[in-house]
Amino acid sequence: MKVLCVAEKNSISKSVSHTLGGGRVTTRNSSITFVKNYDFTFEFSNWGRCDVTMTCVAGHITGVDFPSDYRWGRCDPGALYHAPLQVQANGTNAQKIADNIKKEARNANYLMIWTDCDREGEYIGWEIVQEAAKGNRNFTVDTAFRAQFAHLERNHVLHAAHNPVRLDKNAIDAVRTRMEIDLITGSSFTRFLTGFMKNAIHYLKDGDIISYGGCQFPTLGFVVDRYKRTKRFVPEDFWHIDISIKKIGAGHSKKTDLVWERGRLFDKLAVLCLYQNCVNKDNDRARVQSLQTKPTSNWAPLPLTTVELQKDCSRFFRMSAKDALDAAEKLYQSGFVSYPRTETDSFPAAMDLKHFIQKQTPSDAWGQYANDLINVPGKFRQPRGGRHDDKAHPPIHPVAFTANLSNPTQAKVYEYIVRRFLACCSHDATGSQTTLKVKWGTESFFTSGLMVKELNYLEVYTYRHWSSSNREIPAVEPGEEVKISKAGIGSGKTAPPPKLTETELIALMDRNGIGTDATIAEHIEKIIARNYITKSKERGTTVLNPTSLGYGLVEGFSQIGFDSISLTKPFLRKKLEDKLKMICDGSATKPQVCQEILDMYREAFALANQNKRLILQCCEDAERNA
DNA sequence: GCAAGGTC
Repeated sequence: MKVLCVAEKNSISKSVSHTLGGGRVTTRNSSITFVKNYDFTFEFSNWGRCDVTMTCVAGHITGVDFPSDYRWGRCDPGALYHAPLQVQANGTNAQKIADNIKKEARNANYLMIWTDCDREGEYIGWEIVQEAAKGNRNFTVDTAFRAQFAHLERNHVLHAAHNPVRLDKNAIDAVRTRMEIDLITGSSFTRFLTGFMKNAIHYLKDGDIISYGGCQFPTLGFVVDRYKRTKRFVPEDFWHIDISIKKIGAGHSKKTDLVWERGRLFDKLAVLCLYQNCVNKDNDRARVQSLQTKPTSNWAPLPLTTVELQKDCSRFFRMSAKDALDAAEKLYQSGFVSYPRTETDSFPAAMDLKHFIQKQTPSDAWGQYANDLINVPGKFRQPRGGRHDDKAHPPIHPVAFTANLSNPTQAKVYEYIVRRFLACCSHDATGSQTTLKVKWGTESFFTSGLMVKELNYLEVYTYRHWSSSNREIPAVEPGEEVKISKAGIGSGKTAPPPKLTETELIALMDRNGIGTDATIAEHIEKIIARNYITKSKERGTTVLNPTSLGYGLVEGFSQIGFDSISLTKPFLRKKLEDKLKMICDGSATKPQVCQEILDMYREAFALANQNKRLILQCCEDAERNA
């Protein structure tokens, strides 16, 4: 018997082949350099010993598109809402990959899909079945087997090979629904906007595109939203009572500044009254309410996800999300780190983490730490686990050591991935927090100091700082009277919200379900390329601002006042995502969801058509006010 | 020429 296995990418195909083939694997090249065909034998519990060929795709093979009658310029953009759709290969490479599957399927008895175990993976599995069926009519979605695996640990992979299931048709439908909705809505609005705006706005050049996308617009919306809050901000005056105390009878002991428990008030008269009350009641004496020392800790980080990697590289190294992901991708292809696109923030219990720590011991910089982690009893700690699991990839971790990365960006990202990994296998930092609370008149004041005891993970995770405060807290007893050495009323103004950073934007997109780990960086780059936002350095930090075009579009779309949806807010994408989940669990169908979502868009499209003048006006106003 | 999602 012969089995054809197909994975989503070569790295999986290679790894699974070597696990199943027990080291006896022969490699054949295909017409695409990064797609190999691996031949070996394996004893399946269902089929006995079989000849196996394992190959791969490189993500999706096909995409949906409109037939030629509906290409740009050949029809009214509104006609796209009832256009037929066709499936076609994503270019010549995809066609070669498809042909390879067709050829390898010809004399196979069984087809086993080894794509990632997520929604897109189910759909890619369906695409693979379509290609295999062209070479072998026995293969259908109902006869294809599906290996279920979440990582590449040997026993887990063997279990997956022995216990295949079927492809999940609901998940396949859900992905197809997303594809069709994104294509129709994106293309209709993009053609519409580009069509009427390109001649009406003077700074647009021939070939400029005013695009709409279900992820692009909410991303732009976040940037505009923060910009508006910053612009509109009116500072407010506030006041607070400040006091300093001294232990009585301690000679030249230092004074200790305390913070008012109420923080600050926006009513000057009220603060004056409270202050006067205190002076009248207690004059220059206050009483210690409590002095407490509690153990505290600073938590080691969770295992690393893509979004965290991008946020941290942006924060620590001022790297763009795209540069960080590109560097991680290169490191992965070079075999230094694990797969860099993952949402999973806990390691599988069976994974041998010390094996990967061991690999880092040759390093001059962190080798000693890695060595201690393995050899000093009690140093290693099984990492805490987060609540995210994409069921497809483990957290990002180093798999091999290198000290020779000539590319500085890759070197930084590699070092970060290693330090983060060693840190999450370490104990939390510990310390103690002392808090002093004092009552003066009717008001309470406090201060606290930190004493760091053990750095633990912070020794290797040099990006985070946590140190003992040099504030001195006097040795006083509860109930003890202390002297007020200074008292007064301080004032200040509230500060505007800070400009949006890329780190914050990534976090907003992640929290609101805009894009995925692999695409968040692309959406940001896309709206920069479209001239909707700019990235600029202000006082040492990189911040994001809308252009007048981006601002005008968001303003125009929000002034149109769509009934049920806002195209510049994240809720519509969230709604689509919820509906896709319903398709997956069987509580909705593809036709229902397409109809419901596309009806909303059709309505929005009609309204936008009636309000071209308004959109242009908003863009002009934005330019004038810039 | 348009989207978003995979991956190289």
